[in-house]
Amino acid sequence: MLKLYSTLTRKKEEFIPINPGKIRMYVCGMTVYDYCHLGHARVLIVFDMVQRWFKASGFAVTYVRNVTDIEDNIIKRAQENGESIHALTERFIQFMNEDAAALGVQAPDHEPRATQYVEAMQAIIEALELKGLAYHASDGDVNFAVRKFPGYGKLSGKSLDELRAGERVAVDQAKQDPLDFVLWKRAKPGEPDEARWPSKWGVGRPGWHIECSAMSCKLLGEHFDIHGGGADLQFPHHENEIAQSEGATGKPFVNYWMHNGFVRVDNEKMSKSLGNFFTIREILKQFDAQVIRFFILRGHYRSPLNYSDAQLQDAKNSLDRLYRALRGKNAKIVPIDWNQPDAVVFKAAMDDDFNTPEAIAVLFKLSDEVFAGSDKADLLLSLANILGLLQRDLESYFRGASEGDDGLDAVAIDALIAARNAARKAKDFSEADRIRKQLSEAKIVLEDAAGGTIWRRG
RNA sequence: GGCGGGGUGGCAGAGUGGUCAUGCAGCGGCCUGCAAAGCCGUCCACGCCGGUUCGAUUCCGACCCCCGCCUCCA
Repeated sequence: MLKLYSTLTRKKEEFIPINPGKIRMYVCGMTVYDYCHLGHARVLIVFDMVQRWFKASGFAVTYVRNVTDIEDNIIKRAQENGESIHALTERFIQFMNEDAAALGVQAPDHEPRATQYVEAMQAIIEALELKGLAYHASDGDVNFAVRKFPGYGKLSGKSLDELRAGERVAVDQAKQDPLDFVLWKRAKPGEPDEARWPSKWGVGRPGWHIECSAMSCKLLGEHFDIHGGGADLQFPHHENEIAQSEGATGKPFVNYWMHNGFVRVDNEKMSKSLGNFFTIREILKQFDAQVIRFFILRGHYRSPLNYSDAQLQDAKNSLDRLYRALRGKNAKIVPIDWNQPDAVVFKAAMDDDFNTPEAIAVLFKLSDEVFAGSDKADLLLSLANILGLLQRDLESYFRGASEGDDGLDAVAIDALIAARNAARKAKDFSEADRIRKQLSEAKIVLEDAAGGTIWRRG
């Protein structure tokens, strides 16, 4: 029995799919005008892990992760760069996909872009208008009337009166209630043609929240199983999605809401606005993508995760052990016997709200046994594979992608190792140690294993 | 101010009413020409104060501290 924590009820619940054996899930993806940072990596990896586990558990999964390719910041950035919105978003979508692929994130079944669903958004807004939940304000925007939707606040646990919006935000006089949010934004002078669409409310563009209601509904239907995203999206974004979708259809929208915790830097949230972010690409210059994936999965998806160089190095040291266990084993990915005792523990951990730290502990137990000579290497690899770990071949993992950076390429290293082994054979240990020291200064670590000397970057 | 989530050994990080997380780092040893890797041992943690209990890190209450959301943000 798989249990997951629902943000809506604030407790772990047994997962019951709407259609037996099938799962439809939607995750709020990126707004594409900059490189992805480690916080984005976390959503990408966490929900990839979730969908992988559902698949491993025998479900047919339809996974949608959207791309927001029209939004205030995008328009602004394109204008600053003097390029088209399309050129900007295309570029960062490609970067995002490269980063995701490096991190072992499987491509979602659908990756809808907001600009391709403007008609569907308009249809929802019309339905809301018809039900009296939306109004065309005096300034030309179409807003959602938050007071008219009885369930508003049920996800975030906030009540409208508690929110006291006027306290922190300048009240927009055209809104009936300060918390009303925009569904359709009137076009403003100076905005490019790319950022406007005709509509019955005049030329304009969709608000951010309506994008996800439209894309999820179009691709997964009006009522689906799981909706995920970062914890910061809980309010107002997801609250507003519920209001829009349930308001328009009159049906329940999503059964389980899942939110992942933040990545922190110096105990503060990593975010674009604080400017304290590290991009995936930056980190990849120093660490293998598998290390990033391991770093994220070694903590529970809802817990905060503190980022630092030392943490990443610690994660690398730890992951190294798992990789080493596979050395010389020729392990293969095999179908898993879920009655096998280690697999039972692994499954119990994953079924308990995706407890990857416990699942990873099973991996370490298996690596102990593999070192001790058991034949569990295949199981180790196969279980790790479910988490998207141990994906690299040993050589590329240990030797790193940065060959040549320190002036030593594989050929030069092999030559030095050969020279050292010749010295060792001649019992000239001071020469052998000199060569090893030279390599170690270039951050190359040697291991004299039974089958010969192997090296790795330290 | 309102709402929500936390405080676990040197670090990271699970979990539990009473035997063990797990990993990294450190230290001692085995192994090794010496290392590395591996192995063995070691480092006996649960913010603070009360309460419930035969027994609490785990349950209850108070307190202190941290973080997030309430404004774009994964």
